Amino acid sequence: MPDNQDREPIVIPKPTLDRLKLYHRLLNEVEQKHISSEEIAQRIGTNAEQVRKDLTFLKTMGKPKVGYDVETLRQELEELFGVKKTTKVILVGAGHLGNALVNYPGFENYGIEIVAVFDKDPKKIGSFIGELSVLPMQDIGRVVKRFHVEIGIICVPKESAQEVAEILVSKGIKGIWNFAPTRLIVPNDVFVVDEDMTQSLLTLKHYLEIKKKKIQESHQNAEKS
Amino acid sequence: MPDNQDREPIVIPKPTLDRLKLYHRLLNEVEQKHISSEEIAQRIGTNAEQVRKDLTFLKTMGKPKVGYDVETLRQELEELFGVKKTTKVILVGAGHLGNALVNYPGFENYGIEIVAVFDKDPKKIGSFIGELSVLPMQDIGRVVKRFHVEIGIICVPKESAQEVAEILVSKGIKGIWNFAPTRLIVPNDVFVVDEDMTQSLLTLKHYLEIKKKKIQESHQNAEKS
DNA sequence: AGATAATTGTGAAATAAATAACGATAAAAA
DNA sequence: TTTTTATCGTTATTTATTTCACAATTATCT
Ligand SMILES: NC(=O)c1ccc[n+]([C@@H]2O[C@H](COP(=O)([O-])OP(=O)(O)OC[C@H]3O[C@@H](n4cnc5c(N)ncnc54)[C@H](O)[C@@H]3O)[C@@H](O)[C@H]2O)c1
Ligand SMILES: NC(=O)c1ccc[n+]([C@@H]2O[C@H](COP(=O)([O-])OP(=O)(O)OC[C@H]3O[C@@H](n4cnc5c(N)ncnc54)[C@H](O)[C@@H]3O)[C@@H](O)[C@H]2O)c1
Repeated sequence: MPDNQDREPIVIPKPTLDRLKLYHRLLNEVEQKHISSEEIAQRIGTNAEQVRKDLTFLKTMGKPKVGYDVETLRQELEELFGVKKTTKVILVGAGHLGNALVNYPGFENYGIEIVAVFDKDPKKIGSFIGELSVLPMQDIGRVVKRFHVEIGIICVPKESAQEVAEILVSKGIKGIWNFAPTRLIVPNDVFVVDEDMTQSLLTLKHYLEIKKKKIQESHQNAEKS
Repeated sequence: MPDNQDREPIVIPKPTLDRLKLYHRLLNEVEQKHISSEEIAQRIGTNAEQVRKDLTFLKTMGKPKVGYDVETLRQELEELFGVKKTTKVILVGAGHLGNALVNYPGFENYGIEIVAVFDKDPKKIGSFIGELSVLPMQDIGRVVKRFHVEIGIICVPKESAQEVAEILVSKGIKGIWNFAPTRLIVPNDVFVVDEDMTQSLLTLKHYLEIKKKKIQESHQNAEKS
């Protein structure tokens, strides 16, 4: 059995990956043929060195005096994120948020197709959200098999989220997009991305707190002098 | 003019702040009187050293052999994030997502009160979302003044987001919670928190890509041997 | 009361990430 | 052509964050 460990895993650092996503978004909006690290930096709010460093994780190279070819870079990022491959997804929880998500056309551009919506509430089952009729929970297994579903979106109250996660895992789902404000416990090979909006709310509140403190302080300083 | 620069800013590092938010969420769910760094770590998915290090940015101290007093710690975090102070908020964009947000009762626990909803679509103006009737854009100034609104939520399509941000800023808003997938350009003293769901979608897609690569690789390795 | 065990707080070491520095290169100007 | 200029890729340096290690402290056990 020969060299098995020299296969470098070329893992992209998390902060870099987050910025690469922003570059990707930017390149989709840009008209020009070339773009410099400086311009990318300006438009996403970082510095050119950072951009160049980040792009070393990619194959695409820039040209001195010209910059990066927008289309080439865009395509490499698309591949990195696999947005061209359509991934089938189911959503559990046909409530307010589930409704918004199912009706959102923007996910298509990212290769996400919601193929079914599930809920446990008998009153919701059979009703329509967009084109999709809400299905009962016991249909999950069938749909997952039939459509080779890879991802599940959890849009149920936090109290039910773990329970739903376990159902999804038991039916073979390997990626979960979790909107419930709770940490899901899942097997190692299942990947969870949390979208906890209340967490970013705390960022906003914290900022207001700091600001208030600063104002107080400057008042006190004014008094002292 | 005396020492003005020795006032240490005691800035909490961003990664720490992000974890503190998770600790806060956890402490709200916990029943027991005390909790150890080890238990916090387990339940949010990090290690005990990290937890203890993070908590050095707070005043609350633990007791050897006992852990941290849940209530004390919870309250200090509440204060750090100002969740006890109610902040008045307006929302612009009475669409699918706006609807979900206005109907979400969970924000109350974080001291956020949505006091008005605005839209530019004449067909939506006057209709109700929950208790709130949708108001025309020209009323923003009045409402902001009257209720001392500090934060604006942007729930309009990305094409309109910058325009709306500028209106909000011009009316005195100092914090923006932006759901549109675009970077807003605002004055320095205005704080923007982006909630770009399509970005976390990319995390999920990227994970699937990596996974697929790994599977391919292991197949190739199997062939070779 | 003294020994033992659990758990903290923190400084030191290791790792990761960001920034700076700069030689190399391609295009544009002279 | 040669020179100048903009911009890149990469290595070195600095800064930030995490992990490690361990003395100090408090509760529990004998
Ligand atoms: N609405 C928002 O703006 C918002 C904001 C932040 C976070 N969230 C989170 O998103 C999640 C959904 O929020 P929402 O406002 O859509 O809630 P909702 O109450 O409107 O909808 C929840 C839906 O889940 C279904 N459900 C409950 N338990 C279930 C189970 N065990 N199996 C299957 N279906 C089940 C309910 O029947 C209901 O249709 C919640 O966890 C919430 O905390 C929502
Ligand atoms: N719905 C989702 O699940 C979802 C998911 C990810 C991101 N988003 C983002 O959130 C934002 C809102 O999405 P949505 O699905 O609610 O869209 P939507 O089309 O349902 O609603 C948008 C609302 O904004 C109003 N509007 C448009 N331009 C305006 C302006 N200049 N001033 C005031 N109001 C204006 C429209 O009249 C409409 O009521 C978008 O930027 C979208 O990309 C939504």
